[in-house]
Amino acid sequence: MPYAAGHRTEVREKIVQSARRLFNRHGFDNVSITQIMAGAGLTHGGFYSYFKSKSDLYTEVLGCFLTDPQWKSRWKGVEVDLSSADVGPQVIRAYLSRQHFEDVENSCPMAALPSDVSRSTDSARRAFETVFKAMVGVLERGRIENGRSRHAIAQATAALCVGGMVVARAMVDRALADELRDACMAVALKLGNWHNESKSNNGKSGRRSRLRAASLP
Amino acid sequence: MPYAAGHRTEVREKIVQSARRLFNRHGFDNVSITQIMAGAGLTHGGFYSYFKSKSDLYTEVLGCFLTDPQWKSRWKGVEVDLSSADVGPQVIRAYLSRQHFEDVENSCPMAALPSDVSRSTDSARRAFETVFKAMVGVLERGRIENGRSRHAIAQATAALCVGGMVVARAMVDRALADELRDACMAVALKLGNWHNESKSNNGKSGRRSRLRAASLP
DNA sequence: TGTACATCAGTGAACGCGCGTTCACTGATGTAC
DNA sequence: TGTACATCAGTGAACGCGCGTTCACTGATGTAC
Repeated sequence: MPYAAGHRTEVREKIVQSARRLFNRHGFDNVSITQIMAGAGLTHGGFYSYFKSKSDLYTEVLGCFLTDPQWKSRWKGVEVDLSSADVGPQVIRAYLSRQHFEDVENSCPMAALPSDVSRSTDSARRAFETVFKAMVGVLERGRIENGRSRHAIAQATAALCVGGMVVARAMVDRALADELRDACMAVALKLGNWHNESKSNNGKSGRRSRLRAASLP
Repeated sequence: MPYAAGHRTEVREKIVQSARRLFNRHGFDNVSITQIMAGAGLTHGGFYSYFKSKSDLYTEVLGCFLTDPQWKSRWKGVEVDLSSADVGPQVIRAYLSRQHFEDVENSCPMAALPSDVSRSTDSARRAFETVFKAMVGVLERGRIENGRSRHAIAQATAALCVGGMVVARAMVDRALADELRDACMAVALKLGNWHNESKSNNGKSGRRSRLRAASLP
């Protein structure tokens, strides 16, 4: 057996990570297999001994956002403790943070690739759906007070986070994008009915708190 | 002067409309100039006498969602009266309606092409931004009660509508997509603090009202 | 009304290019002796 | 420790294809007489 036992797995993972970064940045169609393999330090020829097709790799990349054990420090300076009681607000702040906004390479695929996925294969869309369900699940934790609307509110909160980031990333005006992230963050935090909002202050905290004292229906 | 005066303008408009439908359905990169021209009943060669480049056409397509005088019946069975006092709830219901969900061809570009635009040229992103601002403007109308947070709430509501539709379209599970639209609609309507919610009942109205009686923070 | 004509809207062959995918091969590797 | 070897990870030429763009041309059009 030439080559060590874990060699194949390691190289495969390198390819997936290279693809993840490139897809997030340029979308599915604008990334070539040559680029993906170059990002992993290889040439294009070997690709098909690791994956059945480019589209297969795409599905795997969408899923790996969840399996990666990077939640604690996914975006530099923004930490999320999944076991904490206030995961909800932590996730909202992390998701709509300036760090996530800027770090497109390591972005959540829902924020970076939504319209690509909606035109893609069923398996890619299934992977997207799984990521969304996971996010809703996290936003529901430790919150029972709202009864049957709890789930609906968690879903809407997730959609608000994703939508806010997607729209912000599509804008030219950076200040407007910041304003939008702040507005979404404030509303999302209010929606969840969480109380200790002042705990962690990542990103630009000044503007964000504009809504705190204002009346929300 | 061979060919009637308005000929050129008419043909140009046909190309733009063909492109709009095709871009909405397949994205920017998956649509060829040959396809666009075929959709307008022409062959590819004539394209460059109408537009400087494919990318130029893209920018124009993004903008035409606003200039089209189709607001009243943009999606079949869903009407929006821009001069009405309750434009806000009307727009929310129309945007998150099943009709808009299904009619990808005539979709709002923000719902159909957000990740494509975020990787595109500045002028395309500027056009996207204009559409977003217009939507926020409509959602702000006739609402002064919330003071300085009024604008922020309108922005978040728009992001919620866009995000809900984008995420719903990326899912495989149709029932889950419906559930998400309903959840977003209910929350968006509550956010705006509008009262006469029962006015128009487009789409599946049964589920939507689940949140009505529930407590929202 | 009929014909000759200038205009220019629309055509389609051609360009260079990069794509996804295949495959015969090369050469780096760990093992056996 | 040193060498011969079988394995198979990785290479790169080649394939057919469709792309965006250009351009010399064709032929439909409204006008002038």
